[in-house]
Amino acid sequence: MPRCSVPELPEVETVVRDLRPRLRGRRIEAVRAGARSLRRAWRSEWETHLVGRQVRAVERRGKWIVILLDDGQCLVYHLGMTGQLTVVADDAPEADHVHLVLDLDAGRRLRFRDIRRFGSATLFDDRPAVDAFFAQCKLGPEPFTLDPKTWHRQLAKTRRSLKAVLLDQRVVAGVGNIYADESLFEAHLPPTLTGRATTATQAERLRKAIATVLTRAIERRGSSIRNYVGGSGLRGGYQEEFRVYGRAGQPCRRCETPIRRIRLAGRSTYFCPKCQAGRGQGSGVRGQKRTPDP
DNA sequence: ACAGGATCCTGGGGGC
DNA sequence: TGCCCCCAGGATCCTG
Repeated sequence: MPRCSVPELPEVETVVRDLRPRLRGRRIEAVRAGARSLRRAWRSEWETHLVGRQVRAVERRGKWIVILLDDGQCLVYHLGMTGQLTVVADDAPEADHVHLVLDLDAGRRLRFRDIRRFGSATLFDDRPAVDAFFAQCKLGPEPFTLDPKTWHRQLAKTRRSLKAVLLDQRVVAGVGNIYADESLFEAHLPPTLTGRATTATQAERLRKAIATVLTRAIERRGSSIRNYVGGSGLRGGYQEEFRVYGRAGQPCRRCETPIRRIRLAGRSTYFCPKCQAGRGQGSGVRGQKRTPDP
């Protein structure tokens, strides 16, 4: 079993849904930033910009969390790999690895904790500045509104593996290592299949599979293995339903063939060599059937 | 241009 | 018991 789970779209969506009722209307009374650097540097002047502001809305874009304030400023978080963004009571016990605390009215605190500091918190002047930032990152469309034609075109022009494409936030925003593998299983496609070798039918199957898997995971409040907790501190339950992720050597839930683990696009990649053997041209796992697992 | 690899970071786990 | 090394993978930077 993998040791840590990472916030991908379903986990971030769960955090946002938890935070929304707890933050909306709350006023920021004080701000305290930790001394240790995050991925994007926190500027001390932002602390004075935040004091006195009221939270108007909490939104998600890909794996980013956007907190809109009453004067138009936007506080944008990324949870990186171990980030936790929770509302706690102001008498809650101190925690380690806390990098930013907003003291709120009504005896609450918004606490950003991140063990490995791959996450970030950034203040933007207004919504257009956030959109400009996302545009600069070339952040791709949300998976639920992924246009089929655009998606097919993106796949057709790349020699990269489907796994690598799914991890590329410029193509589709929000998918990470876990849900990339789960989506490929759902679509019955080999992770090694290249974009340009993917047929239109397969591409469409994958597009739908991504939405199916992410929706299912959101319903389960995401996956918790170790680090991840929702905005209320509750764990998710989707890890119980992983078809392939973290299941190397265990029988496929569909065909009982042992799940395989390979290294692809620099990441651990799990798949069923039988269910995801690929159909028609361009299978990236040719030869697998001739050399079945012992 | 494009694809893959190294890098940042910390804690947990296995091997010895 | 403790030390060392490996592993996890978000985005970003570098290299071939």
